[in-house]
Amino acid sequence: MNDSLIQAALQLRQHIDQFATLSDEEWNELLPHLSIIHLKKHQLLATQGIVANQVGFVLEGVFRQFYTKDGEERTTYFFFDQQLIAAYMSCITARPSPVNIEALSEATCLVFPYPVLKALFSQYAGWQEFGRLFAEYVMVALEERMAGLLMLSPEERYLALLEGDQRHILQRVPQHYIATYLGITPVSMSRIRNRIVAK
Amino acid sequence: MNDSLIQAALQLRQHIDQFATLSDEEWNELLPHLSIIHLKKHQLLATQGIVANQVGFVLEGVFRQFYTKDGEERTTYFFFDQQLIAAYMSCITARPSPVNIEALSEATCLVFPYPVLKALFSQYAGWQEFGRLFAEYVMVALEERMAGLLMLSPEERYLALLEGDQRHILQRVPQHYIATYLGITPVSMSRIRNRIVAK
DNA sequence: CCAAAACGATAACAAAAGATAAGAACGGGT
DNA sequence: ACCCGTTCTTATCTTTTGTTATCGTTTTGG
Repeated sequence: MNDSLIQAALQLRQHIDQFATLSDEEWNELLPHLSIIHLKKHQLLATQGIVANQVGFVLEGVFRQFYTKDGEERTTYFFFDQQLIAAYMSCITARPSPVNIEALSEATCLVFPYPVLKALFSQYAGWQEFGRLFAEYVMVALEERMAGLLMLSPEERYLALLEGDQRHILQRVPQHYIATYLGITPVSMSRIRNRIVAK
Repeated sequence: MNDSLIQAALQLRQHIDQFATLSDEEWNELLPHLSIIHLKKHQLLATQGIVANQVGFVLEGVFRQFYTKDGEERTTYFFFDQQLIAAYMSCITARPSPVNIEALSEATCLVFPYPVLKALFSQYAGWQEFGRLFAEYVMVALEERMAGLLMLSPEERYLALLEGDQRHILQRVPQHYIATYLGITPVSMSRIRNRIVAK
């Protein structure tokens, strides 16, 4: 196990500790299953139609998760450094993933198989607790995302993005991806930007 | 503890068993905290702005969960018999609930305090597992709801409702509530219905 | 270093949804 | 049986978004 892997594993453990504190013994169960992968721009970490079985942790780079339908893409989420990333729904349900996860830049990830995590859930109290708290965290994020789509107009969603915690997305991601994230076309988003500066 | 409460508790246990199997000991920890409440039509089980601390299980009746903004309402979910129901996000985060939960008919619920459940999570492996699996279940439902809002046009969402697992909603809920569930106005939904029968 | 592709702004037109108001159908309660 | 409130439809008008196409500008890859 080389230096960069040890270093990366430490970052992952710190991230996981934000959800639940694991004993050294519990943590060490995951350690041997970790590996590092590099992705080129536009390479996929998870592919629509394929059952996902890999969980990643972004060490460097930007990712987007998106659906496709009739050749059109809709982005559901962006991921940045120090975030867990997976087609989690596919892992959980063991059904083919409805989403793709794509690197938007050169990227480096720590990865491990979901089946390993699932086994840890049932064997260790600390991991089980992490599993609950992580699912609850994702749940809250999804609820907020859904509420935004249901309650706000496209213009309000853009403004919310401008002023919210996620402001950094605008600096790091091309606008046409953001348009699909807001559920509108790039043309419409350009108009919205225009309306806003006019005010 | 009277007969109807015992009967209701049995139903709840069967429902919970669909997520994780609890030992009798684990189950008995919850039992003394259960009670039955009746709600009249339009009465609220959870109120916007108030921290929720109650989890319910619908014995009879129909509920909706909805946001309000500028006096307008948007329904996020409908609940029917034999479903767990709570402003779960508020329970988890201990922040004021962004949503209301309203009875759409005379209703009967089994209820218990969320803090009791939370304590069970950390004390019993079976409950902790239930906590994870339930959160994952909600997560999957939310992801599908979000994907619908992001990927489908209002007309497609209505058609998906017509043809999907949730078809029964249409029979049991007034249409103007369904319109807000689809993220459109009742007028617009009426037009969509009109377009569809014309085909 | 250059050609090709990607990106973003803008214009013109079509399609859809929101706002508002008016009216029909239905049900519950007195 | 009758009134009143709720629900749903329909019509009109306005606003917004989608669609398609064009045109600079920037970025990318060979």
